[in-house]
Parts: sequence; C-alpha cells; structure tokens
Amino acid sequence: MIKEKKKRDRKLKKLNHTDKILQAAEVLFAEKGFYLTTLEEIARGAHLAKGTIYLHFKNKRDLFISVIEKKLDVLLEKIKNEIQKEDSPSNKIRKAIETQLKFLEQNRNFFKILQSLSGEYKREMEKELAERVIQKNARYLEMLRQLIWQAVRRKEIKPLNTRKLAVILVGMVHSLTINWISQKERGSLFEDHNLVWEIFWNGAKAD
Amino acid sequence: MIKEKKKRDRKLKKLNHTDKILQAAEVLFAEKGFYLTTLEEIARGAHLAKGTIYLHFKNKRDLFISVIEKKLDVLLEKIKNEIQKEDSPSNKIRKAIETQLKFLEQNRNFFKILQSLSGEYKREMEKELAERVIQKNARYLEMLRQLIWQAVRRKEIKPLNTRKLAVILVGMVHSLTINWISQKERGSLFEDHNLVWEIFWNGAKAD
DNA sequence: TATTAATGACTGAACGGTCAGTCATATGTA
DNA sequence: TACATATGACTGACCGTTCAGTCATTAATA
Repeated sequence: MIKEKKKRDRKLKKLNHTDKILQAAEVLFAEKGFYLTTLEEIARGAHLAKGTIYLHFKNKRDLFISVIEKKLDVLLEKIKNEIQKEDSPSNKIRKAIETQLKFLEQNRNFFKILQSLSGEYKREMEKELAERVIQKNARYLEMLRQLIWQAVRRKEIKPLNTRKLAVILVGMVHSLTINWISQKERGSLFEDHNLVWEIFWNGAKAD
Repeated sequence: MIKEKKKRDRKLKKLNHTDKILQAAEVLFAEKGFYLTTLEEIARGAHLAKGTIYLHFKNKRDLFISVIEKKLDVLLEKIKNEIQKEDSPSNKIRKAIETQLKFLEQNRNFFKILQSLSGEYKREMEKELAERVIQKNARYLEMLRQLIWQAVRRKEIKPLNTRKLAVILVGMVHSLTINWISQKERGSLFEDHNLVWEIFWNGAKAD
C-alpha cells in the first residue's frame, strides 16, 4: 500500500520536474527565442542540472516543440468546448474569436513562441516535431473554415472562398495580438473581440 | 579623364559586389533564417571570400538588416507613389493594399525574412539596427492609420479606433501572404486585393 | 545493498570575426 | 613605352568562444 503511494509520489515528482522545465523553457524561449536560450539557463530556471533535462526531453528541439504543443492543445480544447455550447455558426465563430483572444491575453509567452516558430524554426526542427504543431494549427483553421462554410450555406455571409476567409480572420486576431504585445501601456486584448467580429461579419455578410 | 573613368569602374565593381552579397544573403536568409545561414555560405553564394563581406558590412546582423531595409524602402516608396495618384482616402487605401500584395507576390523572400525579424531577431540585433526597420514599419502603419482617419472624418467608415483598424488591415494582408507562401499550388496573391478590400471596407463602413 | 535519479565537468563541432599576406591594377618615373 | 612603386580589394587559415549533448560520478530512495 505504502509502496504504491511512494511510487505515485515519485511519478508526481517526475511530472513536477517535467512541468518545471516546461515553465522555465516557456519564459526563456519567449524572451530570447530558440537560439539565444541555452539549456544551462533553462536548467537554472527550473532549479535542476542540465543533464536532468535530458531525462525528460530528447533534446533542445523536442523541448521547444513540447512547450508549444502542450499549450496549443489546451487552447484548441478550450475553443472546441466553448464552441459547442453555441447554436448558430455565427455565434460559434464569435465565441472562437473571444476564446482565442482571452487565451492569448493570458498566454503571451506562448504566442511569442508560436510566432517565432513560423519564422525560422520550421527548417531547423525535425520534421516530425514541427509537423505536429503545424497539423494542429491547420486543424484549427479547418474548423474555422467549416463554421464559415455553414454560414455561407445559410446565406448569412457571401459565397466567398471560405479558406481565405478563415485565413483573414486568424490574421486579424494575430495582428492585434502582436500589436497588443508590443504596446507599452497594455489595455485588454480580449475587449477587441467585438471589433474583430464586427469587421469580419459585416465585411463578409450577405446583403 | 581616363583616370576618373577607371576610378568609377572600380567603384561600380564594388557596388556590384555589395549587391551580389545582398542578393545571396536574401536568398539564404529567406531559406534558412538568420542563425542557420553561415557567412561562409553567403560568401560562396556571392562568389567571394568570407573576409570580403566584412569590407561591405559591419557584421552578420548588419548584413541581415541591410537586406530588409533596402527592400522595405523600395516597397514604401512604391506605396507612397501609387497612393498619391489617387484622390479619395478609400481609393488610396485600396491602392495601398494592391501595391503591397503585388510587391509581396514578387518578393516572397523579403517577406519571409521580414516575418522572421519580428520573431526572435529583435533581441539579437543591435538596437539601432533593428530600430531602423521597426521605425519604417511603424511609419507605414501610421500612414494607413491616417488614411483611415480621413475616411472616418468623411463619415465613410465608422468612428472606430483607427490604429487598430490599420493593424487589422495589415494583419489580413500578412496572413494571406503567409498562407499563399505555404501553398504548394500557388495562384496569384495579388488577385486577393479585392477580397481584402471588400471585407475591410464593408466591415468598417458607416451604415 | 541495489536501483534509480540527478549532477555538472567535459568534449568536439560549429561559426563569427580577424588579419597577414597576395595580386591585379593604377600611378609615377625616365 | 618600359619599368618600378603604391594601392586596396580580396583571400582564407586561424582564433576564441559558445553550447548541445554525453557520461562517469554522486545522491537519494527502496
């Protein structure tokens, strides 16, 4: 019995370490990017030695991708949940925007890292690793696209290229987020969901 | 007389080299990013020795920023020119979108590099260097903002936050460009100017 | 004691930047 | 014109440093 408990404790401790590493890595990668962040620093941030990191992650790239993937999963899960509470496509789209903005406001480190991935890293990261993240992004875009398509079917918005509409919508959100992050005086990012919604919906809605 | 000519020839040759380096660097930086591109490669690409690059640029970062800055100047000049041929704010905005999309279609390497700058590099690049590029970007955004503001004054579009509208507009363009670049089968990017315009203008226009 | 976890000194490859030396060309001289 | 000298663009071997990843050793736990 007690043996079992101890085992659980150990596992918990190990998980705890994994998490500490992920947290330290998130902060540092967001701050300095992939190349300028050293494993030594991450180890220091997690109050562990460098070698220990290799007990939890295959290598630096694996760690980097893991940081992103974990958060991305959370975000996508959140959006899925929130969306299915809504009835109409339009409300679902609105909710998706809201959820994303709220999440990014609370996770700017994550967003910074995500942004940097699309830049240089794709080439460096092992294919299979980066691919996982790219796939997840693609799935989110596809989800949005289908919502838009349903709105088109209902003749609520014009019969435009739904893929491109989804791309545009995501672009609006990202651009506002980048702008928000770069501001010195930071208001709420979330509050812009109305603006995004208004532009997008009025912009695309059927006459 | 002849002496002068010879001197000019030399200078021309040197300029030519500067240009060859810039071209080689543009291709490589776009392909592999800042960190994975070595000066040796760039030198090879320009058919010169590594040391020669340092006769033309202070260091790797200087070269990187120069690649961007040069193109950015061309783009901003183009937009300025095209815009002033138009009369109304709305037509000016439309023209700005058109010009930008056309340019990005013809300069995807430039765009890839520009994207990557916003990610990691800002931290690495010497402040004064990156600052120049950031300033130019900011100036473009401000130009757009003013055009939008004029449209607001004419009551053509709603009295929304003009800065955010400009950010959103730029975001739409960038997002479509990223999407276009990532496509295997590549149509025209330029042709999307109508889509962008339509969403933006209908989205923001006064009732 | 045996097993597992954690450590951090060490290694070797990579690469930005340097600089002493080369050489084609320009200039000066007779 | 023929030869000597000066210039500076160009080269690439070399240096110093950084850092991801390894592994022999130590500490913790059962």
